[in-house]
Amino acid sequence: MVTIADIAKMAGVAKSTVSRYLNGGSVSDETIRKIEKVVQETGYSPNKFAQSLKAKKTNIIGTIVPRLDSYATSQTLIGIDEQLRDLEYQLIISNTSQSLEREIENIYILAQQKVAGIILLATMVTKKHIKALHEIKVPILLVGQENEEFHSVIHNDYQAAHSLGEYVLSQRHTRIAYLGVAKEDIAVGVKRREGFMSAVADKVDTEVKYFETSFKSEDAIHKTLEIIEQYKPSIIVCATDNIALGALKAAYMSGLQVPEDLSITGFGGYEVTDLIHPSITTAKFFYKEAGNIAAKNMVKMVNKEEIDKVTFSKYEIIKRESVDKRFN
Amino acid sequence: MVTIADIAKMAGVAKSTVSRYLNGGSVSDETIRKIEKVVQETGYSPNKFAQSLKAKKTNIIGTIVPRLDSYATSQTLIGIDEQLRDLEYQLIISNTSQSLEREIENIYILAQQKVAGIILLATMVTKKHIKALHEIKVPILLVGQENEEFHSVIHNDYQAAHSLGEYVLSQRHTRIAYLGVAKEDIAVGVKRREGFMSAVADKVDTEVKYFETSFKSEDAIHKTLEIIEQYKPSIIVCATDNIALGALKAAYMSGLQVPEDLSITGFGGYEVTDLIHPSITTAKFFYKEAGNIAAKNMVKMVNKEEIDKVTFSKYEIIKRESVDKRFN
DNA sequence: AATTCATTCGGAACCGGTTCCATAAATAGT
DNA sequence: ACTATTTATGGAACCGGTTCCGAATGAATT
Repeated sequence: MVTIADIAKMAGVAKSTVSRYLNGGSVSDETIRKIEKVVQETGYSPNKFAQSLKAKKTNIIGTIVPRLDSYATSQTLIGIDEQLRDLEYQLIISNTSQSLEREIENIYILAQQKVAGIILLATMVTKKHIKALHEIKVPILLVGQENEEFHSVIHNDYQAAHSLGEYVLSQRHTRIAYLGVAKEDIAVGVKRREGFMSAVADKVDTEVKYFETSFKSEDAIHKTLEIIEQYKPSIIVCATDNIALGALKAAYMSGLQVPEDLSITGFGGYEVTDLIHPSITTAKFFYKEAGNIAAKNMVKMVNKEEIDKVTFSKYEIIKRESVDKRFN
Repeated sequence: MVTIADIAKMAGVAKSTVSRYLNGGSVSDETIRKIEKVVQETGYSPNKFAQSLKAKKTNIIGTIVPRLDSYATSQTLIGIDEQLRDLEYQLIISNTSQSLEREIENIYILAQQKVAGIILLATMVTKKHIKALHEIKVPILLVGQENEEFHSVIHNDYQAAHSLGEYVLSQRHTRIAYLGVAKEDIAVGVKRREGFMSAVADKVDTEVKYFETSFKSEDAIHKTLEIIEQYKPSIIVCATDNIALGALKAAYMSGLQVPEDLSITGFGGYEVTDLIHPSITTAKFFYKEAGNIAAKNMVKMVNKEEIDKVTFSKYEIIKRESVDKRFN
């Protein structure tokens, strides 16, 4: 590999002069020409390690994701990647396969690699997280979950769920099942539920019952079969599109027509919800845009600019075939 | 940040001794104790850049992917990640958003970052690729596409398609539409088609017609509508599950029942194909396992061990609801 | 002509590790 | 007891950059 010293020798100048040429110091036109020529010929490119060693930092942003095989994750990553590229930063992705332990571990690993900042697609923020994130002296940005100690970009789960609740009411559903997930996940488990409940609770002639499942469609199928059997709702509001997909499958398995016999809604706006039949009504989140924002904010933080503690990304209620209007 | 020199001073020994302690040279029990203590107290961890600068290499494997939002990509990445972690290598993912240009660009960027090896989830291998991959002196492994110049892990597209063809015949379909993609993609566009054709062509009383679309479900919907209108097949064999999803949607839009009026098959084994109704018959590829293999092979290459030029990953024909047996 | 100032450049130190080499001390061999 | 080996350690060089400092040159100012 050709080094700066080689270039210097070949051009008949000192290392420092070459470095100045590369980084824009004062160099005479003639020397510029000489060095330029040699650089061209050799295809020289500086050693990143030597640079980082001296500079004590990199232009790499680390992003920690709980899983790779999720629509939300992919879209967010695409958004981050897109934007970081524009800002001339490099993205490195670190997958934790849903292990909180590994999440902590990866925080330290990234810090050790001297990334300029860390974006964490969080599912929950534990005390260990807080400790780790404070210990390393690296800018942190949470995506998807809010925490008072850190900056974050979050989806407006509460508002979206509230809007969805209003829509469900407008379709005259009066026997509602809400199929959510555990409260450890504040955004999905708590905010969505609360937002939805804030819209539908205490309405006259309206009954809402809460059920709980996991993020797996498989579990959602079984739970939905139970719900249909025991509660016979006119609509099932699911906390994610994957759960909605499971609910839809369960409806078929029970011989129910969607939406005639049972309406179903989801959260997320996964592409597939529009591709299947019936297409699913859902609260769409703009994950890619959220990724864009996250990347921009992160770079601002790296450059020590001020940013809002919390930035909300947009959402939209997409009305499709899986919800019917009732006239009873 | 605490450096090896700090540790040395605090322990009252030389830098070289600390380095030897860390990397296993000969150090007396007493000095070990002294250094150990200081390392514990300070929480020292070596500077990666300084190490890499000296070693002129890293333990990072770069993986270039055409897109993040695909089942095949995610699963493969999960497989690679899983395995590399076990082998104590670090994975960095580089997304090209389906731009071939960026693919080339990223090859150079990764090389510049001195990754130990590059895994390329290829869609097509152009001359520019070959040039770039030869220029950088880094071990290369292709996944998903075969090329005589490089090592690769590929899905057995031809065989899988052949098996699927046999299955389709066994269900007595005699008017078959094959909906493929352009031949630039050797694996998906050519191998699958050839494999399928090898099973069904020249059968008496069997007609097969080839149609072409893109990887987008949206395009598949339109193409399928045409096919239904013009060709009226009893089955549409789609080159990917996404295309099959589009075909399914088009069937509904045309008022056809699947599988009663029209059967549909896909390729891939995406999770969602089992989750929807009707579930889709598909040639499932084991992407995660392929990722595992790729990671293992890559590490072997890095260590200059011999590996097979081409490794095939497994497949399985999964028979589900979307294909009906004909009795006419 | 003498002084000042800006421009250009080389030399050396530094970033934080690893490794080679020489030396000293400890152990073994006869 | 004396030489031959090991083992333990420190010093220095090196990896490939950046940056500080001071010297040389030449133009501008008086």
